[in-house]
Amino acid sequence: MFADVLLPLPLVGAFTYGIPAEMTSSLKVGMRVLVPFGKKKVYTGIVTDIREPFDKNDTTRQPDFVVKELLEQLDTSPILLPEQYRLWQWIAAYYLCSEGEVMKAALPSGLKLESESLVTLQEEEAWEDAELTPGEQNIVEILRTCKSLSIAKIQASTTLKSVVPVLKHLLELGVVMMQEEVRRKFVPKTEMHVRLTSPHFTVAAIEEILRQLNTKRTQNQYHLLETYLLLSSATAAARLENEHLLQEVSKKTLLEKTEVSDAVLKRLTQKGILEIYPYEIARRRQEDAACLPLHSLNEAQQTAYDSIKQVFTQKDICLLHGVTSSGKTEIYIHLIDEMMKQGKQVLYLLPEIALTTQITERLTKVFGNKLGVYHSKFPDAERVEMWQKMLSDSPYRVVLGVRSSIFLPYKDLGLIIVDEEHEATYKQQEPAPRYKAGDVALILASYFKGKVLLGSATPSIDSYYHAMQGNFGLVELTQRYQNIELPSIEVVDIGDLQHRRMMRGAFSPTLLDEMQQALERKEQVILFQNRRGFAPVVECHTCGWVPRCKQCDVSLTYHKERNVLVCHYCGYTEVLPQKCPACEETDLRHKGYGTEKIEEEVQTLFPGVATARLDLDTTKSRTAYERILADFTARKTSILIGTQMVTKGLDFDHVHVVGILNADTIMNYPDFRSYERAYQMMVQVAGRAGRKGEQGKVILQTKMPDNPLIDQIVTGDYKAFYRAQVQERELFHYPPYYRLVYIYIKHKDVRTVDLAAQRLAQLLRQAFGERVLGPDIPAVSRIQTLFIRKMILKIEPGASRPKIKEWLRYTMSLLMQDKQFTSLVCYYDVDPQ
DNA sequence: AGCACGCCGACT
DNA sequence: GTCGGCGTGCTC
Repeated sequence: MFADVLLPLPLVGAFTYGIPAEMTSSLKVGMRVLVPFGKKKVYTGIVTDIREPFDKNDTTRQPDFVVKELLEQLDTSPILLPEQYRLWQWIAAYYLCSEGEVMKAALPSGLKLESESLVTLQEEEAWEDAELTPGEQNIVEILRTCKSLSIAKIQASTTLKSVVPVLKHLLELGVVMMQEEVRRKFVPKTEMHVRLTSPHFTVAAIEEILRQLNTKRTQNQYHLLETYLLLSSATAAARLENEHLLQEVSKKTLLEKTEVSDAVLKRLTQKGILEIYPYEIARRRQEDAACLPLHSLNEAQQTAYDSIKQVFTQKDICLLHGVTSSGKTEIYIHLIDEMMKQGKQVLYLLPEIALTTQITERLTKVFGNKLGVYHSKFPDAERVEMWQKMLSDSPYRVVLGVRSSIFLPYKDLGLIIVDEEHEATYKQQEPAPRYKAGDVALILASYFKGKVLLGSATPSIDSYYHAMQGNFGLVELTQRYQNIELPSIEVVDIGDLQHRRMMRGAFSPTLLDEMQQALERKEQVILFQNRRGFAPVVECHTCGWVPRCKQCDVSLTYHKERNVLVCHYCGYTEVLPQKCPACEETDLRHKGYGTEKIEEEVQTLFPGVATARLDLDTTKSRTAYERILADFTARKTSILIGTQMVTKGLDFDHVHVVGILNADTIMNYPDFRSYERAYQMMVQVAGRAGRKGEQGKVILQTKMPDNPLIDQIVTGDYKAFYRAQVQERELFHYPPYYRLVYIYIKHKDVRTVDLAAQRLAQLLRQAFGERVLGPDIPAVSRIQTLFIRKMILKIEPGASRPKIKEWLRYTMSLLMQDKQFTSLVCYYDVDPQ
């Protein structure tokens, strides 16, 4: 028999290996195996099929390669369930990547063993007369201190440029030996536990032992055994002949309870009554705390809850549109509880940054040890344990997790909640698979005939569109929890103020005034500055005009090297005009203000006031993020300056003023989704202002006060915003009407990429005609030494996906036939964010 | 992805 | 004349 093995590599298809005799009966599909690959590598693969070699009667179908044998079977039961593998296949097909890449993303690295070359010194006698160069001597010295070292470690401890050729020579001389070794990264944490040498001791036998121990000399032993029996309920188990009644007893607790030295326990083990054994424990201990009862829902929440359940009788997917602070989480908790009563599992997805201790604690209180939390910042060993727990007989019933938790081995998923459904972080950008967790969730749920609930205060245009089309059910929750008023939003025209020279840096007098007042009242302030406006935008300093693409209606991006304006969608290019076409002034400037600069200005404007910055730079670690928030909550800091991070579902009690420093940088992001993102961000950040019994204040600074989007934000009119957006999307053929695939090509030579891009665009147009846009230079036009070009494929509704995939593959192969393009790298981004 | 093989320029 | 650069192709 032969096994098809999937490897965590960006290669299409599985590899076939022979199954050694000792594995034939035990090896199953879904188990991990160790396989030799290439000349020296050893990888962890997953068995996807066990089958007859090839058609014996058909000589044309014999393998044209030498089949190697599996090295080792790593599991005794499958770690990949059929539904999970089916999902991998779907992702690979839909997002145009290899199944191996999906495997790489799905499995925690502790489950993916990889070999490493270890260098060991040979016996000295074998090479004493070899003449060594100083560099070689150096390596020998290093190896004398440690028996064996990886190549990487040797490289790190020398000053040599490349250690590999030196090692190669040493190998030839017989000085060193090299071998491939597989590290077992994951070592389960254990604790010493105590048990009877045989669980089948009869009650009578136990009583007999106790009687013998009941002497003055052995009273400590008697006491210890008695305590053990009590803790483990061993006598009860023996009486009922039921091993499952046995409770685990740790050595530590037993000795603590008994208050005797471990010599006593040792004596009992020597007598062959008790034994000590290592017991695997989960690193993250779940509180066994009694689960608290659910909070009852208020009227609005109850209505929403009932509506969702009503929707689920007819539809599998429901969108919950609930304003900020409307208490969506409690509704989720009630739905989860309901599902659990039906014996089904629930996955609760949250975007990375929103998965805070606040929400974890709330859910732990209700679901106790039935809840598992899966976060990418957890140590890998914990993620491996989580995986194994999900495979066990008692898997977590509720998983609270980030994007990648869709890959866990669920057995019966009844409901997936995608909270903050509109969040861009649900989409994986780099590396492949570039999947969108929300969309994958819909597929995953369908395998279990489960339901999906999408929740957001600012739903994505795509989801709302599906709700409008009737594909999803829609439930709206318009009332804020505890009737907290929505903040009042004041729009400040900073273009006009700049004209009149009334701005102080990035601050309008209105904002400064509100900040001053808030600080005097000992309240806190949040300042929002989206630093993501990385791509330089050109703007007329006089009238605020920003160049936009006539075709795509996105702002054009300035490329310094060529002094041109480029549309990142269709590739439209124009020379930077000398004067503003709107007002004829010549003061065209590049715009860019980061959080760092804002903080600096705040410190000069408000000397002595404690500030904190919350952005990607200041929150490299999970603890840093939580510390900054904790300090702000404890009011150690008064002004919090941040990027979109401050918009994520956090409620502070003392924030009265929120300042949006420049709405335009958000709105002018060169992307068809810029207005959607701007609306979401600003509505979310505005929601941070205000508290019980008091209306918050938001100062929104912009140069486009008349832009309809501003009005939609001020009035919170989601429907108006939605109507305007879909109209535009339909007109310009963007999602949700058309689906997009970005095609990227990379090469180290600029001329070659440009030529290849031209050629590819031409070939694509032969197949797809007007659906192809580009080629175009992406915002990040170069990664390390590789130049990148981008093309867009717009796919109309109803087009056959497999057919398009086929065509793409064919077109690529056609291009690759040209010798000069052989080292061209191509990758796809399906449904880009 | 990694790794080996193989073909052309800067050194002994 | 050799060492070493990285371009090309393969991995069951």
